[in-house]
Amino acid sequence: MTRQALTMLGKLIRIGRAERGLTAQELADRAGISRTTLSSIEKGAPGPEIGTVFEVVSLVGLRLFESDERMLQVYNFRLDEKLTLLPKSVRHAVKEVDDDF
Amino acid sequence: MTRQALTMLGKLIRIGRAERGLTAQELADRAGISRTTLSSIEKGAPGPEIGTVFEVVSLVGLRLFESDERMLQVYNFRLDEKLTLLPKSVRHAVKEVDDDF
DNA sequence: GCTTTATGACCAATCTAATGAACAAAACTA
DNA sequence: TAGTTTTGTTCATTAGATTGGTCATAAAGC
Repeated sequence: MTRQALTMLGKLIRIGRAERGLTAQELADRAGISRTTLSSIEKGAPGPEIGTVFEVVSLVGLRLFESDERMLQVYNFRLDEKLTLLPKSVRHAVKEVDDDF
Repeated sequence: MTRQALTMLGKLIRIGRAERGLTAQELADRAGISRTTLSSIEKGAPGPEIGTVFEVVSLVGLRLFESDERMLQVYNFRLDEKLTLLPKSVRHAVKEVDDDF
């Protein structure tokens, strides 16, 4: 499933790049990476750094979270609220949890 | 914006992990990575490999594309169709494109 | 309160990705 | 078709992440 998401993301990037009329070299330059790395990303390789992938995603206009920049800030804030309400560390009872599956 | 998406994803993972009652060590073990790396991921660092991040995302039950596994396959197929319709390479006219911004 | 456990941070050694160059093949244009 | 550009791929080197260990702090449970 991870693999599938990755290849899908790669295809989305490839399509987005084509729609914007960018060559691989051009997009790589704008993202500050090599064409080789961009090729890996579009291929859906698991290796590339998530930061560079997200940068490329942003450059081709993809929205991973289906929300725009402003929404990200707001949502981020709400996540912080949720985080403060949560216990700071996960603690196990004496008996092990058995939610393995 | 890339940075923001990364920190947000990290928080989502952290929350998801807490909701599932997993310690950092446990989640790291399941993902096959070290606790140090998981820490980086939850911190929203750009360095970690996208493959491992997606694996963690999947382990805590997050849905990046707001779709389940079956939807991924279908969507993937439709992306392939779109890809075949697209020109195989982006070609520039003699004159440079001037969509720089 | 005390004890135990989880987390955050840092480190050197190791492992792996990123790079840039080069080449071949494919694809677009004239 | 000929010629040019884009892309796919490989490879050695460079750069940077991952690891496993340890310590200190903090938080949860008793």
